[in-house]
Amino acid sequence: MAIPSIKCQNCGINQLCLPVMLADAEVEHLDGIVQRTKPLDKGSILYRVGDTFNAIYAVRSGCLKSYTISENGDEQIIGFHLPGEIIGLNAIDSQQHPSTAKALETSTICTLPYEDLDSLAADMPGLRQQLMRIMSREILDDQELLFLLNKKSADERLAAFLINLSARYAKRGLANDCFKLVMKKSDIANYLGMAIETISRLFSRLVEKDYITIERKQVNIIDMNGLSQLAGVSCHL
Amino acid sequence: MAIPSIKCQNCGINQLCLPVMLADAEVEHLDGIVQRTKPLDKGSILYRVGDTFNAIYAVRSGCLKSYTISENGDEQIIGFHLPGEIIGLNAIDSQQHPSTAKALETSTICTLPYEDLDSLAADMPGLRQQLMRIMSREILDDQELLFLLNKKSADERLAAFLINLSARYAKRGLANDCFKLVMKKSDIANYLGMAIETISRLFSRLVEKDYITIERKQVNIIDMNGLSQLAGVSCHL
DNA sequence: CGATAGCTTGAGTCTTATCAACGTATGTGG
DNA sequence: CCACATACGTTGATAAGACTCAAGCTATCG
Repeated sequence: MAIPSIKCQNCGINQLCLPVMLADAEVEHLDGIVQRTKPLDKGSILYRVGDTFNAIYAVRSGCLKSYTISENGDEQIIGFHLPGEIIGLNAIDSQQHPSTAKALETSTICTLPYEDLDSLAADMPGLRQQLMRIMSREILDDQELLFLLNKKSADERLAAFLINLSARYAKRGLANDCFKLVMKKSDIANYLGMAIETISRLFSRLVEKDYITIERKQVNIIDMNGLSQLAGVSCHL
Repeated sequence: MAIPSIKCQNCGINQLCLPVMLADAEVEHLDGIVQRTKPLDKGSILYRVGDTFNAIYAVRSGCLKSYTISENGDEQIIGFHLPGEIIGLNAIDSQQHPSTAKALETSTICTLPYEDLDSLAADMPGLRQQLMRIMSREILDDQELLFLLNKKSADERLAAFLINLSARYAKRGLANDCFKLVMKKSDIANYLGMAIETISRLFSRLVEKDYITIERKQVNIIDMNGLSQLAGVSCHL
């Protein structure tokens, strides 16, 4: 079920997505290959570990998490994906999805068939370069996360996580000091490699020290400087 | 100083590198843009954090490490690079190298000027696709490392590290059970997010339990199955 | 041969995980 | 609409794994 009114040309987040470096005519071409389907309900799955790779996906609205599942059954969350972000890139090499992507809330997705995208890339230097930049960025983000997990204490990790979310919301024109955690605390714990109990205690401590307030899942950052400092200033996660 | 006798066409590791999907004539074109300079001595630096991005690099022989440096000065090793691997991909987005690459032993490097590569990619679908696969693979590798650091104990991490090295040597036609650690133990510790002392103790334990022997930097894996099991079988690091 | 960097081993400590119990949402069926 | 079931989150007590500090040992290289 296509939704004709939405096009890359008038999409609010096209400057975070693939069209960044493209001329109007080029965006038109890109738009031509995009498949838009009805929104994904909370909890439903975009692709699963082992699925054949056909396309990469752009998040248009909502939020997804992606995670792998180890042989002993426990899951490792790899990332949370906000509007404008491209997912499925880790499947290009093996042509099979190595991770599962699940909607954390109702989300709309643009499907970009990979073969079509590759053909377009041949003739559109801007698209080719933006693709490369997005992949490069993802490599860098993963490496920064690596650093976070390897070298930072539990407090610092959580602070960095919140600062990172804050920055990403800001980039999307939303408040940077006041947002809703769409993921469960247990997801945060999993992502940051900690026990749920530890996350719970750390949130309590952040509240106690007046860095943030938290009501249900609504987070307010009161002391952005303090929190950034705790996170390690230059850590963009 | 160009070394004329080495060409992509006759390079022993071209099937691990960029030429994988290319026809002979295409490899010729690729070879045309490659810059080969004299070997990098042990300890010398290929690029530094902050350097302007001009090219990506293929390791032809030797071994390099790449690492970032945090504001408080401590370094975080991101990876060790063996022949056939492409490095510098994390700089494409920002056009500045976010990490430093240093030779751990005498190493030869092929420089691939990025603009030239991009132009070639326009006309060579195979090259374009191989580039994407290599980046995709790197994303995946980083994510697997993430999992390792987040969910595995110290023993498991070290075992996984050794199994990973072993597999990579095997892929290059070298023995998978008998190799020299080119990096210092402190580098391994840094990479895996542990203290040097811990790494030292873990090596002792692996030897004691007859998984490996180690003489200077020469490692022999005696019980590959046992070590793999300890590492978590399906963990390719 | 001596200086230095790298590595090993031991003792004590700290951070974070685990276990357990309890509190708080959320949602379903009567 | 309430009561219950279930999932999610909090808090406390205890334990384990890995870090730090300290001392000594072993390569390596000029």
